[in-house]
Amino acid sequence: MSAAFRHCRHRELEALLFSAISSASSISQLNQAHTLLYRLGLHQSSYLVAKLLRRLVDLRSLSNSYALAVFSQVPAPNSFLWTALIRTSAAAAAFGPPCPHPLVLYSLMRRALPPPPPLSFTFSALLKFCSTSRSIAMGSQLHAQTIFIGGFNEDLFVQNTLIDLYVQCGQLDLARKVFDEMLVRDIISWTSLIVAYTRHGDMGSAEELFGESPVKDMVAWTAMVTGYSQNARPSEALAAFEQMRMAGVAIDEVSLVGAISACAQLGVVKRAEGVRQIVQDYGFEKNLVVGSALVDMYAKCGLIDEARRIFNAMDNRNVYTYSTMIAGLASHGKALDAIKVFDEMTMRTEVKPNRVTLIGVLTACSHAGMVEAGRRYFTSISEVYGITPDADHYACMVDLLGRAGNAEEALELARTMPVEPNGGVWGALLGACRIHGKPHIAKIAAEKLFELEPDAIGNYVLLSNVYASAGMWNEVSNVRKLMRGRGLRKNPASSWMEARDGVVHEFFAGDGSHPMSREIKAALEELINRLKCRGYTPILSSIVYDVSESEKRRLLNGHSEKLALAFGLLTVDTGGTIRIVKNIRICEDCHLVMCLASSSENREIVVRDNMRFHHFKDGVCSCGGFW
DNA sequence: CTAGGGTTAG
Repeated sequence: MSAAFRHCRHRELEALLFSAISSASSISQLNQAHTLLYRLGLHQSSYLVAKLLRRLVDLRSLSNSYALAVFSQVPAPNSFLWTALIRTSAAAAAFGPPCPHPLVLYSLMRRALPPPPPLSFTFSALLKFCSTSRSIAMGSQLHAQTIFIGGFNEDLFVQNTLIDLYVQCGQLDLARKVFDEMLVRDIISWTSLIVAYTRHGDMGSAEELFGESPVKDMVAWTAMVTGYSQNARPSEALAAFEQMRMAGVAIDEVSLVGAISACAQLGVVKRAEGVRQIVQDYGFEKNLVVGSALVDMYAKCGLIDEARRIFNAMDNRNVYTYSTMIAGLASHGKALDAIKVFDEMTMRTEVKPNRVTLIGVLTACSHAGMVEAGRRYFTSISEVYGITPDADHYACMVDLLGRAGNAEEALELARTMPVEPNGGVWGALLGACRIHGKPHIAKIAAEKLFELEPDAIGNYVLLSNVYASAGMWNEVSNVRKLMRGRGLRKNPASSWMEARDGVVHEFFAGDGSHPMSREIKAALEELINRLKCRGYTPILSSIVYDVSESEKRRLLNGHSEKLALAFGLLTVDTGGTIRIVKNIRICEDCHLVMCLASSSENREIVVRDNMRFHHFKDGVCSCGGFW
């Protein structure tokens, strides 16, 4: 009787401690639970100690010595506990060489325990270790072993982990082979492979698999939304998100993040507001990742003040949140605000800046022409924050110096920097030459770029623009020949904006296919005439073809952002801001027209080009000439 | 136990 009672009490205690361990949210709480375990004499229970170890992994507080100490107090660890120990060791591999090695533990386990066949999740843990440590050799050996273990070819855990192993090691064809040979597949098998394809940029294969997959759950749908978004196909991401909702699939924070990021890429406000509404309906705006994504979305939609409000309202902010806010402010030319946020982060919070944060700070300085501040922050990267500046940081410095008119020093930096310059460095230099017209330096930068990025069309265009601005038409035609010889064609420049009903209208240069094309052209012509009365002279050097002046004028007035502007003047409510997004950099003439139009038409105009934002108001642009 | 997340550059 009393034994039965004690047994019952024991089971209750065990359950109690189990939940105490599960709910421990910090390593110190876990320690308390462990002390309790010890006092109650339950520290010898494989069941509880295994749970303790698993929780250790969940909390990412991976101390192998602690794990071993806990483990060694159990006199007769069962296979579950052994597996938990192996998992702890395998998880530690994400942060450094695990000690003891999971495979060593595995062989110890095989020696310590009587020889029933290994558990599938023990084997999965080993495979997972190979996957996180990208050990393809070890992994394929284990794979070979699984073939000889009865039942493993039908075991979903083992097979799915094998797919993951090959995916992580970049062996997509091997992952596919495992998938194709599986006797039973579940949604995880399908989704693993779909995600692998999206991460390799192969949306075609992802779509195909997704179509064939018999079950599509929230995670699978999310994988597609995120896949489109990350492969720069934001419209399709939003379409998939819409379909997902139509299919009645539940939505969570993760699915929304893909849609939010798609809105950020499109940069259109009404679409963004729609997704924001969904976020609020579900009550997800306090989520750290959702909040950070929203900050980015509003910044990229031109509503930097709204981005700031969301940022301010967040309870938790991490390095992503801060980096996003800083980069957003930088792209709007609000360098002082960006620096304030950075200072607040470094001086008042525990959040440590990373390389991306500092790129944001440097671009803030660059877009505001703050050369000396930029130099100080550059020095602080290594001296204060302990980060070794990489090529991207140097690219920011080259940009900062070059943009501010010091192309010679920028070239010197590119030549003497201690890390190998990448395309960004030479591209920044070439960009500086575009602004300040230094054909001889442009030539140096472009030659490097043609080696590093032979297919990047923009570099050829930039170089020919520099030559054209300097009237060096021979060189212009040489560059064009080079482009043709390499089979490169300019991808069309376009601008887009949302109409009142939220429909996105896209305009191409000289394009007359828009249904309102005639009205747009007429409105534009009238606008240009009004501006001419106010002293506007077209900047013909913005046209990089060697054609007659009248042809240059015609081409200038066909620029897609001017068409979008005229469309905006026709359709956006009086007093409403005209918001235009552009896929390449705005040209000097269009920039001037926007400036003048903002005052003559009494309109705020916001243009996002591929570099940054321009807020035109009362005849001036927020970029202050730095673009 | 195994699948989906946010930041950067010319």
